[in-house]
Amino acid sequence: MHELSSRIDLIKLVAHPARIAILEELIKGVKCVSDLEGFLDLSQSNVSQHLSALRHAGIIDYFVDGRLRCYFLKNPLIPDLLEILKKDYPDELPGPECCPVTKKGKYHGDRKK
Amino acid sequence: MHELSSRIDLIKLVAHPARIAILEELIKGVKCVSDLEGFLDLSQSNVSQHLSALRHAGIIDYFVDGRLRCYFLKNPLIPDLLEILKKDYPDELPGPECCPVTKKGKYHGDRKK
DNA sequence: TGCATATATTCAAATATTAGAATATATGCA
DNA sequence: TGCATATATTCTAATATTTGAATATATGCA
Repeated sequence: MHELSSRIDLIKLVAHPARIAILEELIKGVKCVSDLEGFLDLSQSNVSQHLSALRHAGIIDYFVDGRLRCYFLKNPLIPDLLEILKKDYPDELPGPECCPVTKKGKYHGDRKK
Repeated sequence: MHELSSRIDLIKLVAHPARIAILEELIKGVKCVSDLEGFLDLSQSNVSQHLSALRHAGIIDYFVDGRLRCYFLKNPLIPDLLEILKKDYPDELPGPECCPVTKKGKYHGDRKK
């Protein structure tokens, strides 16, 4: 599954604190690079590298305004991903009926071999 | 933000084709290791390593049934993540008003410095 | 034109991830 | 008890990621 593996790559690329922070800013609206440098606590070069990686993956894009590069969010999957990072979840899913607590029980899956 | 960074780590760990494939199976129900070996096309040792990583991250757990280890999904964030991997999205988000096409325009963000 | 600002790229070192091979452990059954 | 099955762990080599430092490029303005 072609599409799936490219989404996995996308998520892998994004799963980095600095990149998430960048995207959290961009989801609020357009930001230029030096603004992002301020929000994050990263070197100019490093911010630029992260932006470059995100851009090559088609996650963000920019327009030019004079000397500024104004970045904005492009990939529609990102807001959903950021949502998941913030959303409230219960501690754990309900276990299978057999016996999640004792960890002893009968396997009832579809055995293949 | 303590919680956020641990979720980023979680997503990073999961962003791997074999691990996604494992989780796609487990979301359907309990599976033992040799079943997973069959579904995926991976060596026993490698499947076990992925399971171990997922388990240490609290994403899955298992119960024992004789010689079988029966794994199941534990972390409630995972179904949402798998959903995002399959969901249909438009090509791109609507660009900022100024001029996504020409990539020329006025920056209207909140300049910080 | 030349300089300052804004941003990108290249390079290299440090570190992390991944996979296979070999080996270890645990369980049920003869 | 001993063997076969099911699974885990350890070690290692290959590869990928991340970062800082240095340098390059592009634009507006004096």
